[in-house]
Amino acid sequence: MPGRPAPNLALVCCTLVGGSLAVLTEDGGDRRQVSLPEMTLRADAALDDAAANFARATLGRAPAWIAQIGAFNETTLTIGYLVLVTVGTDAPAGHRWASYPKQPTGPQAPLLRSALSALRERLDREPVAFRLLPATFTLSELQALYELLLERRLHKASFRRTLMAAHLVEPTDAWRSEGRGRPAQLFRYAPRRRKALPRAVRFESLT
Amino acid sequence: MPGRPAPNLALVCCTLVGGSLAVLTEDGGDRRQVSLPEMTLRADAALDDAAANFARATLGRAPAWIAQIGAFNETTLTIGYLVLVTVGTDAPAGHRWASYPKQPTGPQAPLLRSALSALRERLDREPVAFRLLPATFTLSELQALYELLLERRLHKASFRRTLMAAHLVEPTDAWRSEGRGRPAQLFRYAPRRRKALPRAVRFESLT
DNA sequence: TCAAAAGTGTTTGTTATACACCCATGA
DNA sequence: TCATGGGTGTATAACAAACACTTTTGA
Repeated sequence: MPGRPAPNLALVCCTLVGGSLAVLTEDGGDRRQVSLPEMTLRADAALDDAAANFARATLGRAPAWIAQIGAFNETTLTIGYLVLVTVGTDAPAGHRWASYPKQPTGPQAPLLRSALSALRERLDREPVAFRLLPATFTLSELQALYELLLERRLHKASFRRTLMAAHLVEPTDAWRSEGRGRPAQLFRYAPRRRKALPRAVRFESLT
Repeated sequence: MPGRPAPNLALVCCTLVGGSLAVLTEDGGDRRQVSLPEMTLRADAALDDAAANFARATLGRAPAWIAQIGAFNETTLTIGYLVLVTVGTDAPAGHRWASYPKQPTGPQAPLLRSALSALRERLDREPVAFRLLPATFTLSELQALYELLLERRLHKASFRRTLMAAHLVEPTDAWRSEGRGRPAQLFRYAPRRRKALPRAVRFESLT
């Protein structure tokens, strides 16, 4: 007699392609719909280890970041993980980078919605932006990424001042010339411990 | 031959007892360790529905709030839910309110840690404080709850001004006299839709 | 030498904090 | 009438936004 269906593990692997958010999709099937990499969870497996191993096996290299986003109802119980991949990484064989769907459809739609909101909510708590970017990057690239994830324009001078005050990045001695215009200095992610000063209470986002 | 062990569903039910955070614990066993209500998840069950039903059955009434906090490794795969219970609700038969452990021990320790951090992280995104309080409350009670959850003192005048500017509460015509001192006006949670004004980018919490 | 993008100093407006004070009640 | 906790107005400080500007490159 058939046993209980085993829980699944699904990966929402995100990166940037051409200035837009992309998600790793398995080849084959309906090209208009995202098909996330999934695996069956072994009964005795440690969740986070299994997810990290599956992500490494799928991508062919260790991901830049991985975090659980929750449990979902699919045809079987599915634990979803958000995986961040450094920009410029090629899609592994049998996969491709699909543009992240604005309004996902299909059984994996809740997973895709949760992953994107988790990405946005963690933006000011975890260094997700710095995991998506390569080791060195320009401040304009960083700002463009924040604007993409926050879905709103940011003011250049304010963005830089706030960033510098947070002591999160340090300049390298390299510059990059990007076509016309003045070359941009490259920075690296180098957070400095500092006393976590108390934030004001925010009621704004409350409904 | 034995089948795969079924996934579990665990509830972290929180309320306030005597000005401190408390968690619902099953009677029996080690009184120095929290024992969360757990149930076996049916193969075809919808997660959120199953959790809501289990919470209602356990508490004897519908909870004020419920939200998934993630999947965990226990002896079996366990999906954890954070459940908020209005202050003053008695513990159901076979259970008691235990003071929320500062440093949880035992197999459910990761669940307890995640539930508390979820509660704190959602404080400025979801109306968790208003779910813990009864329908009407004084602003001092609300501020004390925020201070408890944020673990720091807040300035009275600032707290009220920010709260009023957010149009989250409205005064009732009832007042409560609490021993000596001027009676406090009672308020109710009555959020008014307003244009979500863009928050500044925050790098502070980033490591 | 012009367009384009990087980078910076100054001003302005908003908002949280701090302080001081008044109000209403029980003892 | 005094101590206690509720409630509020005003000043100060911190900071994000906006504006204006300089710098440096490719075409």
